[in-house]
Amino acid sequence: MSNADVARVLVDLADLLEIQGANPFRVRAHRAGARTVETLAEPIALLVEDPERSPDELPGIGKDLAEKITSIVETGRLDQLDELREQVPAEVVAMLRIPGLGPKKVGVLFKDLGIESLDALEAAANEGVIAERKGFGAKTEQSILEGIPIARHGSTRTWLATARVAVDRIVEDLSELESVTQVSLAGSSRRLKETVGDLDVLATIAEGVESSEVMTALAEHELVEEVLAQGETKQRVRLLEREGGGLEMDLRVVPEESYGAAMQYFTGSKEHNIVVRRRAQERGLKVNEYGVFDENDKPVAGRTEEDVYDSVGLPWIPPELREDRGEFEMAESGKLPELVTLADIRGDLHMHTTATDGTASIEEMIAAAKARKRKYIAITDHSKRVTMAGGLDAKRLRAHWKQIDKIRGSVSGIEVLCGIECDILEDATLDLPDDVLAEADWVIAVLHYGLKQPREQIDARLMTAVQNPHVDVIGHPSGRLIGKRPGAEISYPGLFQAAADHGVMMEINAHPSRLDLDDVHAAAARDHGIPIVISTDAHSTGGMDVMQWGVCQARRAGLEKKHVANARPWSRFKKLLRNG
DNA sequence: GCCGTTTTCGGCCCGACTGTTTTCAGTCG
Repeated sequence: MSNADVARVLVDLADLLEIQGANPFRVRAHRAGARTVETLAEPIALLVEDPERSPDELPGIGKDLAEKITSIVETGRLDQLDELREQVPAEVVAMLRIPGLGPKKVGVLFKDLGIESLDALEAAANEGVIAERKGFGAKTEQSILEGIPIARHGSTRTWLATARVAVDRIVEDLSELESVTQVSLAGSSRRLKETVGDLDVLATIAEGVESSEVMTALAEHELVEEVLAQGETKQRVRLLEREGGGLEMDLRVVPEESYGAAMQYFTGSKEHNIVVRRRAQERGLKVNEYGVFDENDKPVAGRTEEDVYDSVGLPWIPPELREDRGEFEMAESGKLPELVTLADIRGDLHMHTTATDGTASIEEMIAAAKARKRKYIAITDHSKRVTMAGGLDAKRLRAHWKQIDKIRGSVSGIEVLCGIECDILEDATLDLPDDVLAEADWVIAVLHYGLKQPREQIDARLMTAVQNPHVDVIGHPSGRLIGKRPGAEISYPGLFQAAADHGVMMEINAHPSRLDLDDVHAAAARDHGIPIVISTDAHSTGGMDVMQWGVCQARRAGLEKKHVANARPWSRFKKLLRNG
């Protein structure tokens, strides 16, 4: 059971308890516990297996949840969940995904109307049975019919990179309106989360302007499909259908004097804001999206985010860190990091050419890297195991390196490394012999196949790579594809300790579909003293532009320039090379 | 269900919008 699996069980349990009308705080406790497990840097299974430790040492997890987690890890299931599932069919839980339906209404549909499936729900709505029910009506019935497909297909989260292309354009266009004085991105896309569920944009308007003016402009924007809701201060729209499904966006129009409070409030995360508001309470203050208020409801802050944080005794906290994962402790002790930026990046150490599955030649990739101001790169085509991509065997690889060597002799202003992305095979051997790897300037070891192997075998494979004297870095360590497949199960603490001992680095693969290491594990690797390499894995010249998303992930991990190996100048970076 | 140098009981963040209502519950973020 991976951490995500365990968290899933707790979330499922919370959903079922909620439909059954359980104490909301009890439901919340289960969700909080799930989140703690999901964002834990080590496998929860390791913690459970350790006789010296127990899950109740984790924040928000007490005796009860610790027992549940232990049962889930040891048996793969939970009696209480199985019992509840007997009582509440899975499709009833799926009804929660219908916009406008929450646990209360679903509870009524299920318990009072006896609706147990989405088909039955659709039939009841078509017959007008639901609208007759107290608390429901014609509009609710209609929105149920419209929402059933969403419940059937599940909710989709959109890659940050995809979402930002759309929302950045909307923000730019709205900011050009004369009626508007400020427009900013808030929400999870401001926090640079790897995926976003929806978008939040804030605007302030000039004096004498009605909020409906900017809302009308948004409604008419070419990327907007329809307006879902609109009030005096808030408008919700759906953007045009694209790959990955429609994306919804909230626009909130706020007064100038509340701008900072609103930015703070709508940037989130929810967990972060709960702590901020609790700190306010402790100081006899109240924080909402309009400002910070004292006991007499007199405003004491709100124009800027800095003011809001200052009122609760904190310095401004970068949005990327606002997850209630230690940022408050760092802020209080004056240890907030100065986060790495895209401008800090000097090298790109993972890319492909036409030698395997890339679309550009060595020369083209070098030129593209120079155009992006890279001072050093590594050409790292696939090893032979990746047959689909035309992976290289020893002979072809040596010929490829010879060619790279020749080309790099004729270019200036950039260092080019002869590299390889070498597969770690299912049997825990490497795809190329040591004598070949010894000739490389740069070796990335990766898992591509057999990602579903048991954790012990995955660990053994990674350990082989880490202990090999020629391996420089572990590339996309988990092998996950966001929204498509979970990564391999890894004993991260053991992996990081071994990597630190052997001088092996860890990659944050910058491709929007990977971002692997994720934020939590990148931070854990940093804590082990491991230099992090942010790489694009470019398969084309344009593929080098994904570097920014890798930097986003690094920022969420709290990484500073000094933690990122390829933010070093070449003279210092080359000292990290194993074969150097 | 969790948590506590103010507490082991009694709290647990806050407000907008919608729909179905004549003052509010549910949902959402």
